[in-house]
Amino acid sequence: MIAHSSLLESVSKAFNDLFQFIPENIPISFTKKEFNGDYTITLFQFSKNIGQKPDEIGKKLGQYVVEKYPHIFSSYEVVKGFLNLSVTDQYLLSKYQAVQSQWGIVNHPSGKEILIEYSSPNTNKPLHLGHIRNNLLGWSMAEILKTQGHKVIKANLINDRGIHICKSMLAWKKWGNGETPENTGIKGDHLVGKYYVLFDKHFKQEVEALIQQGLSKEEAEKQAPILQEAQQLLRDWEAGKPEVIELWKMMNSWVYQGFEATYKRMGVDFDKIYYESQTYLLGKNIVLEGLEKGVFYKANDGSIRIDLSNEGLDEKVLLRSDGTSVYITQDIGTAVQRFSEYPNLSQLIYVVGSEQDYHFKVLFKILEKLGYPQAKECYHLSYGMVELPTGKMKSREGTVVDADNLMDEMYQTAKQITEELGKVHELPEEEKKRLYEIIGMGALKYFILKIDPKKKILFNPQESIDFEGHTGPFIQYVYARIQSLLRKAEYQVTQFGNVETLNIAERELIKHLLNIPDVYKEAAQQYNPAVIANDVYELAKKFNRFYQDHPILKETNEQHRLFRLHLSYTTAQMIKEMLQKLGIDVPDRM
RNA sequence: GGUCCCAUAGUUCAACGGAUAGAAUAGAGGUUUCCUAAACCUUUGAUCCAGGUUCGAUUCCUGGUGGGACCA
Repeated sequence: MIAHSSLLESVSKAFNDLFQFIPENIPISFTKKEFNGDYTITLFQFSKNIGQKPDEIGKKLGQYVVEKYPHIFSSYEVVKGFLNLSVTDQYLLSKYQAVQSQWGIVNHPSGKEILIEYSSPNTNKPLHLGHIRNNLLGWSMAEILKTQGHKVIKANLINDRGIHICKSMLAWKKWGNGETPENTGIKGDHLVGKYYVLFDKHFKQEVEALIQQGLSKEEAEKQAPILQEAQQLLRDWEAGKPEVIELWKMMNSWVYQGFEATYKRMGVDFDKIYYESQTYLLGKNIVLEGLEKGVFYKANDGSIRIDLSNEGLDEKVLLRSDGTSVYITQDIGTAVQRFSEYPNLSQLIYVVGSEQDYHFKVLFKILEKLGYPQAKECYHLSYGMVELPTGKMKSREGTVVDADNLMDEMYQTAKQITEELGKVHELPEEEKKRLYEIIGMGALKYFILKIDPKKKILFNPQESIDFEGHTGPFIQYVYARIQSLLRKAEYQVTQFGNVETLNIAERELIKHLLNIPDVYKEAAQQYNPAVIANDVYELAKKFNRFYQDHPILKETNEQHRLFRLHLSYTTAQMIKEMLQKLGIDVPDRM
């Protein structure tokens, strides 16, 4: 879809004048390269309304707009139900100049306020590749929504309490020998994760021993003493036992230090951090209120439930018979809390894996039944799992791709490739490090974000992430190359060459640039950063073709030289801006 | 038992119901006395199966097959 208003307006007017008919939306797209033209309108759907054959409609429309708007349209061609319109160089040039100030970003507020929750880690182990996907998607989506003028609140709900952290705590108490991040030099989240793994090792041994004694696997897993100890620790935590709370606070603080470093390196941030230890009791009252209102009911066993079988869902327990919460209880609670915390909030977005699809369907339905109008706007940004060739990643089995390690590897690969190419020898050491980081992270982030969120990602650690072709570094390279041009030309942005005509490569570039506002819009509407990732790649490719065939610095016509520099500059700016929406930085040289 | 998601070149990804299904990578071949060759150009190669809806289906519907997830 192309939103050049003057194009659509004139075509729409032509429809009205010729057929006394104004289409609700005109299906317009770029003309395929096999045909003559710039923009194509598909005519079939109008045939019925107008009562003429598509080709006749096309001919009349084409003739009309070319005659009436000669400054916009230079010619037309009708091919089997498609109207291909060619626009004038003058039109493209004037549009190109007109949008200089704001390429695609909506500057006026939309009035919409959105809270997007992502990351939401457990505090018992370090982040892995799956978390990277979550964080990048969440952060990127927030930036994309901002382009549409929405106010966005980035939120992180840290899962800081529960049996998982108690397991790490217990193992540390038993076998920790007072280890700390300081005295071991181990990053805090990794240290806590180490004890989580240790717990599991002992747990498995105990289970094995119990099975030898004749217990079933299920029974053995329930009765393993170490697990019962961990459960006792959780009860002590809930009772507020001071030494348990103290240990809990200490180990969580280690994890937070570790997370902070990882977040920083990934380039993600948050406006608001929630802790589950402060929210896990929320929701009970709301469920009880819902019971009074008759939205929920009490089952024979005393549990409180909702029956969603009319909605194609099942019965769902909201409060157990002993009055304790389940997962969804606190999700109801936190959602309601946010509605009152942000009275203007129109939408909640949850970035959570697709295994929770059902959970969120139920949650949103419950919120709706409780009468919260925001419920209809709630969205679960569901994404597929990151899998290894061997299958699912399992932290307890050590088959996870650790986030910190992976980022280190990306850095090393970037360093190696850059050194082999040997273009930046004379850069100071600090600059080189920064460059490797930009390239390595660019490759990683692009690799993840170019894929449709709902699809699962297969990550093969044996085949490293590419740096050539459809990759982040490819796009970064185009940016760096343009910066080199601009440096050599000592180019000032205020310089704009006056040209009358454009060649094909220039036209392609300008057409692409003019379409970027729609790309942002589409990415926002579809909740899909991959839309931007794929489009910025196309833009980079188009620049490369232009660059390959047409001299820029060496162009002898001064006005044309300046124009090409300006076009290069604009392309670089747009690459930078679009990559920024994906959290990818650009280097001035590489 | 029920629900949801996915299936496209050897591989990794694209394609508002639109024209001859695009890229990348891998394979074959070519481009550098010339603005950065992480580039550019040429070339081989794909819609899981069977029906249906219609001017037109990778896309929508029905039923299979295969993979994944969830609910009870």
